[in-house]
Amino acid sequence: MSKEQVIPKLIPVFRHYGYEGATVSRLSDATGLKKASLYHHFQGGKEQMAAAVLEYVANWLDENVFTPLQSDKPPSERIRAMSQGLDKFYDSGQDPCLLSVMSVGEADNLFHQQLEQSLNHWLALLTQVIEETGVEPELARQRAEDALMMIQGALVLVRVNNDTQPFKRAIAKLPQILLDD
Amino acid sequence: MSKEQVIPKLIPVFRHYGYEGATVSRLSDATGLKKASLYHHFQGGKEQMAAAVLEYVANWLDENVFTPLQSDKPPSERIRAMSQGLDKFYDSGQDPCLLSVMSVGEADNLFHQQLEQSLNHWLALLTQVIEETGVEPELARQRAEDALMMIQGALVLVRVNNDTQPFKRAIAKLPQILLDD
DNA sequence: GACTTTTTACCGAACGTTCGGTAAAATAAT
DNA sequence: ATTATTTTACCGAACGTTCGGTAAAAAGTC
Repeated sequence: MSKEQVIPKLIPVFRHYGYEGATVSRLSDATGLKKASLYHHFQGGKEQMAAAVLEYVANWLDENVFTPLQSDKPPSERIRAMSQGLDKFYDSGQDPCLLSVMSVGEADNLFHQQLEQSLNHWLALLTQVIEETGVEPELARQRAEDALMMIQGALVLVRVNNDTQPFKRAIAKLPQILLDD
Repeated sequence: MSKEQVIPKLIPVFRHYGYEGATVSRLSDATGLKKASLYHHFQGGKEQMAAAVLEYVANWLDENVFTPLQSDKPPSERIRAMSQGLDKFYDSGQDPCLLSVMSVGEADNLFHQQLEQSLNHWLALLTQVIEETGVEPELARQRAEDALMMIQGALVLVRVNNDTQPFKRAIAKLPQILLDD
C-alpha cells in the first residue's frame, strides 16, 4: 500500500477528532496498517501524517475549488463551480473543516503557517474574482471574508445541531454575498 | 480555594486546547492546584471540570448576552447590548468559542446535548427578537442563523489569520443582518 | 534464466513518557 | 479536636515511538 493510498484514509480521522484526538491507534484502525507500518511510511510520525494530510487536502482544493474559480467563464459561473466543489469537499456540511480543527491547541503551533497560507490563498483568489466585476478592492476583500465566514460558521452550526440545512443555505447564498450585494 | 474561584481559571485551558488537549497537567498549572487537589473539588475528574466550565459559561452568557437581549427596550438597542456582551465574551475574537471547540472528537460525545441546547436557546431568543419587528418566523430564524454563522465563522478566520478585524466587522454587521435585510 | 543481494512493506513486542486518576500523609482552618 | 484542603507519592492504561525481525518484491550478477 502506497502513501497515496494511505493518506486519504487518514483524513477523516484528523477531521473528526482533531490533531490531539487523532491517536495513532485510531489512525492505525482507519488505515488497516499497524502502528509500526505507519511509521515505515511516515518516519516523522504523527506530525508528518498530519502534514501529509494537509498537503493532500490543499492539492484537492486547488484542483476542485481554486482552479474552477480561475477559469475564463463569467464570475457567476465560476462561483457556482466553487460552490459545487465546496459542497463535495464538506459533504454538504457533514465533514468538519481541517482548517478549523487544526487551528486548535498544539496543532496550531505546528501548522499555523500552512493553515494561514491556505486561507489567504483562498481569500486572495475570491477577492480577485469579485474585483473583476468592478468592485473596489477593499469591499471585494470584505465580501470574500464574509463568504468564508458564512461557510465556516455554517459548519459549526451543522456540527452542533446535526442539521445540514444551514450549510446548504450558506452555499446557496454565496452568489448573493459575493456578487449581488 | 473554592470551586467558584477555580472554574474561571479552567476556562481558558479548555477554550484554547479543546477537551482532549486540556490535560490535567495543564489544568493544574493554570489553577495553581496540584492534580489531586483538583480531584478533591471535582471528584468526577476532567469530565466534571469541563461540565462545570460549560455550565459556568452558559450562566455568564445568560447574564451578559441573553438577558440584555430580552429587555423591554427597542430591538435595535437589545441587539446592540448583545453585541457588546459578545465582544466581551470573545475578547474581540481573540478567545476561541467553547461551543465550537467542544464539538470535536470525544468531547462531542460527552457534551453534545449541552452544546445543542445552548445553541438552540440562543437561536430561539434571537429569532423571537426579530419576529417582534414584524418578520415572518421562518425568515427570522434564518437571520438568527446567519448572525450566529457570521460570528462563528469570524472566530475561525481570526484564529487562523491572527487578525481580529473580521470579528469586529462581523459584530458591527449584526444589526444589518438581523434587522435591515 | 537462476542465484544472490538489496530494498520495500509490514508486524509483534516493547520502549520511555504522559495520560487521567487514587491513597495516604501533611497542612490549614474552625 | 475535627474538618476541609492541599500535597507527595504512586498506579494502571494509553500515548507516540522504536526495535528486531519476517516475507515478498526489485535489482543486480553470472
